[in-house]
Amino acid sequence: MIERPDGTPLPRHFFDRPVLEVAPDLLGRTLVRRTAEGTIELRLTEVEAYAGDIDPGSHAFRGRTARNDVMFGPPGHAYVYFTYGMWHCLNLVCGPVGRASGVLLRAGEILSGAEQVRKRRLSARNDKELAKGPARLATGLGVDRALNGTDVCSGHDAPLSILTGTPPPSDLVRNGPRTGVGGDGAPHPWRYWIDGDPTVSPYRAHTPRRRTT
DNA sequence: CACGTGATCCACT
DNA sequence: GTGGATCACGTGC
Repeated sequence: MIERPDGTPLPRHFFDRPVLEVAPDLLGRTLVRRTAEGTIELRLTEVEAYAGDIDPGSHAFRGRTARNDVMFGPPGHAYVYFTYGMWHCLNLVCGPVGRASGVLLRAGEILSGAEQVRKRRLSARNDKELAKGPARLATGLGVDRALNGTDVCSGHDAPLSILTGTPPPSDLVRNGPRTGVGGDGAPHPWRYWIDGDPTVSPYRAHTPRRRTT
């Protein structure tokens, strides 16, 4: 048998570690999305860690609700949420169970299946923008709440899975403040990216929305 | 390039 | 009723 060039599926124990270990370790890994139209492979270039019940920036900080329920479950599952009235974002739940931590997948490079992704990302001016930002990534891969709770460690035919890929040399891994996170969660430098990669999204500070009254 | 703002739903308070 | 782990587009330098 010929091993796939992108490697083998990451086992569940990969995700059953503290989120600050898992997040940087996801860089360079290959996210696989299988749809009726075919397979998309994406090399992760930017992620953010959310440390659950101890992290004011996390959806799980104020306790378990219907929306964040998946974060309180076992690691290696997808947490997909809907925000700003039109976008979805994709996270991977990390351990330990009950901590409700997760990694937001913020950006990546499309390795295969770009034709399928371009159809969903008509506003992208070039292929570097196809998954440059968390909502763009989810949109391009056709990820919505139907995939919330999906096991990403369940094998070759799953709608979502992660392969070992090729992690970058450690000196290219950078970290800094999380994008769009304000309040007490803002200071944490828990955004990780591959230095110099053109698919990494630009940093934006948190901007409180003006009232519409 | 930096900045400001409208779009458009839904979970939570 | 409020505001968000965002994006796209317009304006102005």
